Amino acid sequence: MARTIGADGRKTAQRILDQSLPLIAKLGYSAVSMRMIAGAVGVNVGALYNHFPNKQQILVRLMTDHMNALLAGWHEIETDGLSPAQRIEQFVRFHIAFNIPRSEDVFISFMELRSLEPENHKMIEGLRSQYENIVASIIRDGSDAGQFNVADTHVATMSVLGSLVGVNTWYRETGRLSKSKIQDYYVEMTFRALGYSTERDANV
Amino acid sequence: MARTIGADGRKTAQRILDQSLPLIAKLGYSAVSMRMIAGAVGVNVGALYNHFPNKQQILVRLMTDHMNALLAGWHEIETDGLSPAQRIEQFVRFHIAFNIPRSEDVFISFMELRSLEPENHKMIEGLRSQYENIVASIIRDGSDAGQFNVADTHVATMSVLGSLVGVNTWYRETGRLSKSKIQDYYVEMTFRALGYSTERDANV
DNA sequence: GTCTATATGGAGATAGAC
DNA sequence: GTCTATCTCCATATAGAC
Repeated sequence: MARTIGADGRKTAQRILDQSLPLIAKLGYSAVSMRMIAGAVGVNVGALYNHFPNKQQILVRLMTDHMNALLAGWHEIETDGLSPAQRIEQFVRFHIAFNIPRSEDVFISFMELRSLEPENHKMIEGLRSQYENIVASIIRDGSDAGQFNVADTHVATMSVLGSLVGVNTWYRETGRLSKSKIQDYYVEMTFRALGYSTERDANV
Repeated sequence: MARTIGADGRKTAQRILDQSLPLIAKLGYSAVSMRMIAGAVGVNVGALYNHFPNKQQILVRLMTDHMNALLAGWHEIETDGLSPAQRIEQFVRFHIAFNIPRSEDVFISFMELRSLEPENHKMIEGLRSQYENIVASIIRDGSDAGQFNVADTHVATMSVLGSLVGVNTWYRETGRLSKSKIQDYYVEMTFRALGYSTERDANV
């Protein structure tokens, strides 16, 4: 079956999103013009407006798609019957595995919040806080069960998430450490930060 | 002594920086125009160019001033003769105390790296890595001395810094927790993450 | 040092032919 | 659905009067 000349397997709307992502991650939303996006996609500016009503909606789609995929990714993981310590370990491994190959999405979802109009901002903030709540409730459960020992659930949640979010700022594919080693180290440091003590393993 | 009408105690260049800071923090460098800055300062656009050769140099000054103040602030602290654990405690307290009242500078210095032209980017990166090295060398000293127990110095450095940097994203002046309580919690979690064990205090 | 006025270019968005 | 052409506005930066 011959392909129509000039057609791409994916739909144009998705190609627009795919091309916008690295541009916005690199230059910032304000610095990227509709002309640049059109050029990267290989269409003229006017064509973009057949797929998105305006520039803002491209950004909104990038951010919602990312946040929804993040939440859906976590919910695919089976955590029934796991202890809080096992759940936080799953979470740390999931977060690192999911975000490392998506550094541009992660960057945009954090940096470009300020470029959103108020109602869009509110919507994305809602998705973000759902993600925070995953961690908060694991920590709360662990504290209630006496498995964790933290002075303040909220501070502990923010500290754990902050250290994880930072991974994306320094991880390099070609770096010294494999993804799974990094996961191991972060699991251990998270356990320690939460006051979860087990002598399972002495060489860490 | 009467003040000249329309004059401000500070020099105009500094007023330009002071007004640019919140604008860029809120809207982003690309989204802030020279007209907006001029409006906030209370002069006409052309006047800005008597103090800065172009827009980029305003950003460069904001970022270098902040990074230099950060490094200078740390070096004012007397750490001679302190153990690695005491030094990391000083660092955690310093970082939180210094950055909380400067959330806009912190935000810009991280977010607007990509808005810098290559040579400026390199210069700011140099200042940033000096700051990272402070933490890295404390952790290395602590590991060498057997006071800390970390699997990987670099990962530990990035995790500690990541969790600290995150404080600025959630701290609110009017929040539930005082600055000194937050410092206490982070000191404790950092000690734990670094494997520094002391039973000085059981109620944390 | 600040002003007014302007040069020059690029932005987002739309209309209408194909 | 994509194109060309264009509207309107605002960007950075400069020139020259005061």
